[in-house]
Amino acid sequence: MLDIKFIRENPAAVKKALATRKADADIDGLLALDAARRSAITKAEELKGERNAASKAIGGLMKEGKKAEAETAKEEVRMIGDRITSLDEQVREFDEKILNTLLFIPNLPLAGVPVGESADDNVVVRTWGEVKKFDFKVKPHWDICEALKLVDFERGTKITGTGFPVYTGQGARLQRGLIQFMLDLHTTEHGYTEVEPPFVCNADAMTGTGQLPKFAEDMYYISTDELYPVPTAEVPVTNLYRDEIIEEKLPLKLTAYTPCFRREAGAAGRDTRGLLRLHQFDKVEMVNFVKPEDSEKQHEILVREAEKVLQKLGLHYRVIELCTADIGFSAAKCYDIELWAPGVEKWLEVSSVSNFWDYQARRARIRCRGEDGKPQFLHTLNGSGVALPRLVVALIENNQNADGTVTIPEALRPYVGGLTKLG
RNA sequence: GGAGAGGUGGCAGAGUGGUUUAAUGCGCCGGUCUUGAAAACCGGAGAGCCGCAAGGUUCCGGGGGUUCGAAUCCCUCCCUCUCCGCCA
Repeated sequence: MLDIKFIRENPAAVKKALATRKADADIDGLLALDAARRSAITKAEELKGERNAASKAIGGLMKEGKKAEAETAKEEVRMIGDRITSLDEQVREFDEKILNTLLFIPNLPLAGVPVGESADDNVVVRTWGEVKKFDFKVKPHWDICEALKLVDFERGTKITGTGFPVYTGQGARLQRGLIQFMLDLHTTEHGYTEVEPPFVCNADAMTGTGQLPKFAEDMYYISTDELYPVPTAEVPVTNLYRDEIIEEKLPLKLTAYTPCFRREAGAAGRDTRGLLRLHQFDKVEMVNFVKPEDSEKQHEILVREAEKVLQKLGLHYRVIELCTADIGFSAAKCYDIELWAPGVEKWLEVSSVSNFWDYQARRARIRCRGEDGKPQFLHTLNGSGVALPRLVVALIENNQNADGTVTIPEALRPYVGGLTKLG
């Protein structure tokens, strides 16, 4: 959520920044509501002051036994009370309208984020490793998964539907090993504290990080209990500190594994084959709570922490900086990390590393203390570290051998019981 | 799921209609004293909103109601604890 005070003081800059990310918002209407709200508050508070004084006086009259005078005063104060009720109601309505507008306005891109019209204008920041050469015809991962019985796509549709793969045998072992490998890396080398959060969240949590209200159709929803299966660990982990002033030392770095549930509304029919786009997938996420002045520096560190996973696995990747048109709703700046998958011949996004500035913190009311000891909204960052299915795709496709087996990277072997090859 | 108890400041814990502008204790910060520390003593200290400011206003789990006035009375929802039942 943007700061209404900032919008009030910089309306032109806000409009301009929103335009670069193709967002339309009625800023003038919002500011009119804001002015009306403040005017109503001022009047209401003035009257409340009068009422408080008068009520105190009535108390005095009652004690002195001046009943008649007290009754007269009561009648007068009752009328003040009616006006207050009416003004409070107005304030409540203005508050609601303003909040409902603000909740639908995306974050502003940071200065320096490339201005663009579409994903085509994203910028490659750096590349690590190189495209692997094969002296045989490479297969797409779905063929390998089927041949080695790593995933049972057919039976998955029987018990749930498409997009809910069933990992079997070495495939299941690989999932489990990768999760543990990544959590261990972040906790032992990057200073993270591991968290295992609930896999369903309430609407307040979903609103705090920005999934609701705008993206409700992308979420699964359990109506009987009013809970949402998490689309990312970002939601439960960030909301751990909702409505708090964090007194502990920052940055506070948390990592969590969760399955992620996404309806992928609007993406129906795209990437239906294999493991490229799923309704349920596993992911290890990193969440940072940082002091406002540190967020840009920490953002750079966070990307490197995600990259480390891929480096250890020896996978060729590139880091992309998203342009203003492609950046996520709540983000002020975002890097994507993409792995090269030779079987499907595509760059696959396995991590999205975002700086949310104070946007989520304001929505979720997460604060820290400034130099002066005063509470202030902190900054939140998060990044996938990393998402499993596409990592598995790249790993399998890159490490496939002519004989149909798949070599397991050295670093991962301890996590899959010493297995050196799939198949 | 059933029965009961309870939700007050960082924590503990008073307060059942009007100097509560929320007592008191612990913890915390500053000071005096001390070679230094502890103890003792003195002082300070919550959050939001409106306002250039002075200042005002709201907040005792959430929401609603009664009243001139609500932490306090009423309704409702949520949560926690204890016991019972069921269960991985």
